Amino acid sequence: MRYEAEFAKLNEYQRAAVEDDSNACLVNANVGSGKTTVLITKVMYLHYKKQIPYENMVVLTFTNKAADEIRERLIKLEETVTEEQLRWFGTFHGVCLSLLKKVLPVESLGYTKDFLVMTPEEEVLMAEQLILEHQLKIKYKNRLKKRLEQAMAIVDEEKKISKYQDDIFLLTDLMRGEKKKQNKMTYQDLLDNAGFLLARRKKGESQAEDIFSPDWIIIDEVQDCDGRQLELLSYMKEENTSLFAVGDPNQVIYSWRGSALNVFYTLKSKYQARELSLPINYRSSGSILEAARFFLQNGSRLEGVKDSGSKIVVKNHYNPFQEADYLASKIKELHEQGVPYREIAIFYRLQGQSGIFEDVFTREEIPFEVSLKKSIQDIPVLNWFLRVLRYAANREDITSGVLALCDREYGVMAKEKDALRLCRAYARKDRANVSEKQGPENSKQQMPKDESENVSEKTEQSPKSLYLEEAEPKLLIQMLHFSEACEQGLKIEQLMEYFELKQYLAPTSATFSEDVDAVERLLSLISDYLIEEGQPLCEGIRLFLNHAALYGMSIFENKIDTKQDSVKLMTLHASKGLEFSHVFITGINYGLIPLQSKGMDAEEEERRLFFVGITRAKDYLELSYYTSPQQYRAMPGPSRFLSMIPGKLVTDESKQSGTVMDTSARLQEIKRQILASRTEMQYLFPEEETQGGHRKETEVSNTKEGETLGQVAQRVSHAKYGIGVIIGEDDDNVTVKFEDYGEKEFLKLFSELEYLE
DNA sequence: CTTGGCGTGATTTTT
DNA sequence: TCACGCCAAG
Repeated sequence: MRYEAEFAKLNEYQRAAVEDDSNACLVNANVGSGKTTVLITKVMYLHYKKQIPYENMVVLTFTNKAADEIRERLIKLEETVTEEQLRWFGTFHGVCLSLLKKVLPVESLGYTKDFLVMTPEEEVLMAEQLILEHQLKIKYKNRLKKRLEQAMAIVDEEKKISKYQDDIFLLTDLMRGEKKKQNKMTYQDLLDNAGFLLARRKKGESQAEDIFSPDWIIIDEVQDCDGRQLELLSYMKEENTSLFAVGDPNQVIYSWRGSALNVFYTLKSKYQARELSLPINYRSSGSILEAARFFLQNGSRLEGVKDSGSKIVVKNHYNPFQEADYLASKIKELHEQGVPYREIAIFYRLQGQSGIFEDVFTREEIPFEVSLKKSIQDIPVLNWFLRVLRYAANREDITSGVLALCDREYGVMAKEKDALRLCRAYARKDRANVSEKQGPENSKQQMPKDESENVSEKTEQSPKSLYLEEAEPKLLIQMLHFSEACEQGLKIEQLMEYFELKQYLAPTSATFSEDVDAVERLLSLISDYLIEEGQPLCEGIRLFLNHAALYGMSIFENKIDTKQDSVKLMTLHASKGLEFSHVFITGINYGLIPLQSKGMDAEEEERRLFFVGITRAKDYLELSYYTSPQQYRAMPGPSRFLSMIPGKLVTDESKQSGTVMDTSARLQEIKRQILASRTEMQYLFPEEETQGGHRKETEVSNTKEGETLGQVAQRVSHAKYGIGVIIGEDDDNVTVKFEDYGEKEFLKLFSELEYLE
């Protein structure tokens, strides 16, 4: 039997977790301890041994990647398992979406079953339109996203007082109404609304009981749960629902995004959960694990099974460019020794640090992939075309309608205000038609009173004139008539012609063929989706849009593919959950790793982040710091994190990598290369453009043999004050005595001091 | 409609 | 520190 075979592969700790039958169980799963395997075997245990149907299990993850992995592995183990049986397996958001679509009475909140999921960008755009329409006074519009997020979180009427004395809370109220009117939910709304309706059901205020009553709730990466998710959990879990949650408190690196601080403690006390742990790490070599132990927080156990392996290598590089150059040859060397590119990864603290590696690797012809957040939004045609589709599929979606019409490049109307009025008029007309059919009683009476309707009614001069279709843009008519056209049998293949897209894509523009190609690829993606789901066009597009909002569209978004044989470049954050045989962590300077942080909490998180980074390595780990970190707000020399690793685990190659003369000669060579390619110059030595390129030269010749950091008074250079010497230093400040200017105190965080060796 | 004096935040990012 | 937005003064 499948389950027995899987179970036999486990160690004693994993077995204990799988066969634990307590009502609530928390598994403290250390890095690389086979967390996902335990989770999947647990599901199989419940299914085969406890005869619990998959349909009665809710399995919650944070990322689609994790959810896919779980589903795929289950289906692979037993082919008869269907996606339908696994309907409650998914991300928190995905499961909430399914609940709202299939089980919960969204109508009671003022939504219909075909509601759509809004992307965060759409949310901001909707807010901007409301500001325009209602002439709201909102300060710091450039930070609107953040401000909205904060203001939306406040529900207490008394606390709704704007810090900047503007209309932000008027806006949040309008947003709430507008989202219902447009039949759209944000990511947050998915959780909130599902939670609200589950809570109401739990209190017995509503029916529809039997369809959703899970026997088990299983949570992956539980340490990343935020308050809302814990709340949702409490509404899902009934007396006889069991809870099994797996996570690692040492890998909390997203608390700045709101994950609840001590989820383990909270859950343990709330549900009297039994606590188990998985201490055995199968991934990393002995010395890597030994180093990692110094970054554990709460005395958790971490045991390895591999040999101690090679020592951790610490390197010092003069600057990022020199490092990129070194890494290129190091990677070539490894590759010649038979290490596949895909087993090599370079981690850094900030996104901006990847550029230099990209350039050098491109020139050295080393295949690589960078993990960057690229979305469909970065392709302007598709951004526009998706708005067209959104409005066509949902005429209430005025936000998308207006943006489709007023797009700078592909739109047909100039004034957002006019388009807004036009779309509103049609939405109102639609609603009037609906209530005529259903009788006025039935129309959305329960909706919270929103003033938007009244306001626009007043400003409306002659609404009747707006119904004259001939006077209106063709694109608008095409979008408005889309659902009728679908009913009359419009096919996806005809969409290009239906919308006369080639006309809007401006045949004269330079990007024309590229644009047409992108749209065609999107349409074929939708077409595949429609076939797979067996859905008709209009309904299918709605499903596709929701799917795309939650899953993204991988073919347009350059996500890292671990199967591709290429070197992976990513931030430490992005490295979570991955593993490589060779890992290089770069820029371990004070101010960068750990990043200059405010409080103790942030500092702890930086430590966990570094822990996550080093524990990605299976066999070989190399850590490096810069002498001249230049562009990043960082100090020269190694950070505290490096000295936390005991010397016996480390081969310190920082002093061995050539003599000072070698370095100097090397820099001359590098400099020649730089002068040969202007692009590099721009970000590596931006100041050289104005200063004639002599400064670097002086700096290099200033390097004296045998002089190490800290022993001799540190000389520094400042763009404004010239050359000086550090005369005082504490945790936050540096005092510098300049030759010409005198004494000046700087904040370490911000001073753009150039440290001379 | 420009100018300067303040205040504020700066990084990591899934859904 | 530096960039940027806000706002009041000109």
